[in-house]
Amino acid sequence: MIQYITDIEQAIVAVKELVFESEIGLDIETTGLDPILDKIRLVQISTPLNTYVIDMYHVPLSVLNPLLTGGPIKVIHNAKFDAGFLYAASGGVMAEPIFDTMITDQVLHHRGYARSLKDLSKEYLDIDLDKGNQTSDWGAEHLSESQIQYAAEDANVLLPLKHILEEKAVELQITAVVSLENRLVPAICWMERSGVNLDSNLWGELVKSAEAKAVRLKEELNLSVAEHTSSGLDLFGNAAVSVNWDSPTQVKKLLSDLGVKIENTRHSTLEANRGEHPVIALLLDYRGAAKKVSTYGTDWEKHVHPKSRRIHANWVQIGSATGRMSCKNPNMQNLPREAAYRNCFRAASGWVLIKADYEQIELRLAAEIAPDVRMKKAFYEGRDLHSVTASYLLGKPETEVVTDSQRQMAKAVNFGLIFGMGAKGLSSYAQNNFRVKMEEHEAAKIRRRYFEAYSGIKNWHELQSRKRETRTILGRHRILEGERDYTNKLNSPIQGSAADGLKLALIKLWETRHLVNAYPVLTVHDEIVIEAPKELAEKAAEWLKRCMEDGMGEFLQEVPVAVDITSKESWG
DNA sequence: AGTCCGCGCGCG
DNA sequence: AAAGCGCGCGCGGACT
Repeated sequence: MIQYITDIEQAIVAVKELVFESEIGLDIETTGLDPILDKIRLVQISTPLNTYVIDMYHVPLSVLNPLLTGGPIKVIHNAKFDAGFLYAASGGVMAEPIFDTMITDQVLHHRGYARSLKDLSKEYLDIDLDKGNQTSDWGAEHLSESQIQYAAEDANVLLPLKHILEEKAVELQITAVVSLENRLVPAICWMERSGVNLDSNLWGELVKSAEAKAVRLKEELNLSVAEHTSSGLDLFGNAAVSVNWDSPTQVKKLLSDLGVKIENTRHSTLEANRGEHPVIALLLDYRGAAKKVSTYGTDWEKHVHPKSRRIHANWVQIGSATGRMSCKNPNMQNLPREAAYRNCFRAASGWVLIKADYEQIELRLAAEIAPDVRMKKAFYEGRDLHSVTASYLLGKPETEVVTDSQRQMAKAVNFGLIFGMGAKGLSSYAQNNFRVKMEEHEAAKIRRRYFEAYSGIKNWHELQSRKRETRTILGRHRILEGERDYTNKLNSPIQGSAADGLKLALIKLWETRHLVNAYPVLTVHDEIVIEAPKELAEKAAEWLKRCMEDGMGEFLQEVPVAVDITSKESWG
């Protein structure tokens, strides 16, 4: 039975009954997608027998408080949206606990994308939801019969869906991951609502200098080409070159005309041919500046919210097939590492940003998961794994000091070989990422020595290659059946376990937030940044460190978790 | 005008 | 025997 509630007395009666339910379906309709600017029009709540459609233009949100925090489990599809709206509109009341049908389905099918409520209803319940009213005018004074009907139908499928998803989770032995992801939703709402402050003046300076640099380098490129071709200079003394330097197709063609035939124009290829023509070095410089201008240019600032004046990025809780999060509009996870860029992200005045990251977390996880006794030993003795690896590869005693370049070489080896890189790949990887020259036969030799030193890793590779499904330590799965998926079979459980640990850290922050007046503002795979009042900086740093150690610590038992932490007014 | 894809590159 | 992995975004170019 559908009950359309348009006054406060009816709402209070409904809430009094609903608090005794163990779980309720919950959905909202809003006038738009922005929780800061837009309004909640309807809150639909379903039980096995009834559906309440509450008109929030006539009922104050606080009436629902007894239902939101504590009380029944809120079953929601894409709960970040609904809980985020309720959180913003109520000034800090979080819907909790949550069972998110979208996130749960994603854990089950383990791909990096989410599915709609319509798709789930069709597949699991054989119900065709009519989404015709989804984008109708929810701000209208009088809602139509079909709008109310639509709103109710959406809420009605949630409880049946939950039960089916839960059964499947048990069958797949994946309930721990489902529980982790559902507990995480409030923390993500919290972080997204917090946002982060951008110093637009500093950013503007960076944009200006990148733009000037790009213009200058483009001129130099054109001049350089003019010198080396018959095109020469035009009547005005300008280079008569009409190549678009942002077009790989045109650049490749031009270089070919200049006698440099290359497969592609990516950085490593150009770098390898740097000596072939003076234009190549200029092009590499231009590419650097052009990237700054295009991806980190003036458009980027448009993400500052007009009302909060902060950046509220869109955090995608399961953003990859391994279980990592992703981030968009804007992507806070691929900002240049240069201090100049990261310093643009500043705490509010009187506050600080505290940045903490896990040290070599994937290697630590690999050591434990494989397991590899020698690698584990290096970690629990607190030694530097890259130096240890260098010693083994060079046949030196562990106590002897290795040079910096030897350590660089070993770093490339550790990162590459653990995840199944071949000799050819290792040699170019070392060159491109660590500026270490390594011939292919040399790489092959290093590879052999590496697996002699770390036989646990070698055995683990063989074990993984025979699997058709990988699991993180918590149990997050990914189906990888092909021979071609070899390297994914190595990477997924490691990358995924690191993601699980970081997610648990975020959960712990949320669930112990009463300890410190602070909140997370961003996270980058092995790093969490929080904002805290300056006078609480030390306390907040300890809190963050503890949550991160405890979170990852549930998965890393035999190898210590190391968290590096710094506190400044900016992120840099 | 809008849509889609490959390339290239920023980050972990 | 051989095989690094995971994202989002801006651009050019081809297509409708």
